[in-house]
Amino acid sequence: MNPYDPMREWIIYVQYIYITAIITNFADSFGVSLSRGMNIRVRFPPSPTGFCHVGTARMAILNYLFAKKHGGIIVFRSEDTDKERSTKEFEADIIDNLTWLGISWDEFYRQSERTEIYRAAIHTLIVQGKAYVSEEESKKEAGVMVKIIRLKNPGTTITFTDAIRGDITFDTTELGDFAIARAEDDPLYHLAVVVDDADMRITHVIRGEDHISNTPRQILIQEALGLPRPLYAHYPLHLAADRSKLSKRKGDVAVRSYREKGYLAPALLNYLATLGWTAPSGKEILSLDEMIGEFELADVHKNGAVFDIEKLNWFNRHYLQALPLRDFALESDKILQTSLHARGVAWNERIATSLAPLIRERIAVWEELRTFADAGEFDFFFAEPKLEPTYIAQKKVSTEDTVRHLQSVKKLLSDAPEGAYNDTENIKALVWEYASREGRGAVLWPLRYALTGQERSPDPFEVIHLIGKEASLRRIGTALALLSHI
RNA sequence: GGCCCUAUCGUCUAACGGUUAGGACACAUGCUUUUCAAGCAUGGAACCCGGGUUCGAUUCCCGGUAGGGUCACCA
Repeated sequence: MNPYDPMREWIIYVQYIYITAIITNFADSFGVSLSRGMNIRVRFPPSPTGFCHVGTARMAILNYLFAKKHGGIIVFRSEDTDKERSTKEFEADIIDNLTWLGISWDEFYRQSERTEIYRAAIHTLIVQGKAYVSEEESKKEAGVMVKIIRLKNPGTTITFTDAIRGDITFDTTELGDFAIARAEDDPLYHLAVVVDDADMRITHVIRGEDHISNTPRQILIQEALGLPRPLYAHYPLHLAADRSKLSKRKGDVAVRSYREKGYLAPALLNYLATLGWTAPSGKEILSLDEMIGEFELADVHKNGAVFDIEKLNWFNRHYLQALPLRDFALESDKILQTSLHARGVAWNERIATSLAPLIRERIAVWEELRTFADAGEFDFFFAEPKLEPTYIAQKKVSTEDTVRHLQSVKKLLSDAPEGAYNDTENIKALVWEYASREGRGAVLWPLRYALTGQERSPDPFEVIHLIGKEASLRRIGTALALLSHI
């Protein structure tokens, strides 16, 4: 008997492969059918007590990506049970700004319109002896007695699984009999959340880690009511530059203020999404569809990230560059016109529109264009610049040489036919040989300064191309006249 | 302070026991058609500390430290 039978080994190997394939297949189909039958439902539960915060936007984005990835339903739930602080204006701001970002939802509710559901739940708890009405002194007004409804806390140890962090365990005895309502028809946050999540058949609760310690309280209420437990996922909060909580004092927190400064919605969306999540592909610039395709809760980070405005600016520059030039020009014209008008500089539609490509490579955010324009940095395209005679010559170049260069360039330019001014490259060709021979800096600096009156500007050929032959020759002439007085 | 979470360049991160620790932003230098911007190239820059486990730890475990969260009649 041969102890080593190749045929037998081969059969064993084939059987092994076959069985592995069956198991893998089974697991796969099981997994797929599970997620199909799951019918995922998530929620956006902002409290309308302030303007749409970037944190609210992040919450919505993460929930949105997860839901869309799995073909789920999104519920917008306005958590306005705090009657004193909630307003319709804030609610409208949140809806408006999320929509602006490109986020949408399938169902909409307001907790203030659902008191009957909470009343029933609270009533049940009291009747079953799981909650009780407690008469105690008001914490808001000393000496005033109020009634408050508290949950009878069984004091169990609760462990829940977090999709981002794994198992988290709490001893709930220290929570005591916490308050769940001010009255049967006046629920407090935890009660309303638990009742709504169950009623709206929420399957996944994706929220900031500031809610981790709220979770055991909510599970306690769920258990008292006999409601199912959704799956939890707590993502990290983002921080200010000094790693403290991002607040109004540490920078802008309202989505609307980024919008007003001229950040583009896809840029803010992209930045906010990737601030707490990395796409498996490693891509940083992602469209909404690409993000949906790549999103997995497992890839959401565990540690808090600093909100970096520089990185946001980088994203925004990218999206600004990607804008169709026509759309860009429309907006830049608007900003330019407002600025010029405010300072009484004559408007020229043709110049403004051709200026758009030059502006586009100089700004990351619209706000920068406003700043530049208001500082008069683009005025020379529309009006004669004011020249400071001592700035005309390049450093270490004599006035005589500068005059000579400007006269030579002026002649080269005036000898050229109008047609040569149609293209920046042609204009460059007119003076390039001369400038190279005589020293580019010595020739081109005075030319550029004569045309712009600015120490910083686009190159002289671009400027000549825009303002045209006549204006260019006139400005060079002005500079020469000024130099003759030195 | 109790409880909970977290810990890689200045910042955002990759790594899933063995890598010259990778990328992006920012920064520095150089190049390109003077200036500025953009672009391109190059460069400096990190595993919080101490114990284990292991042939071997940035990676796993424990402790410390630090940061964050939360301890409402707000959400």
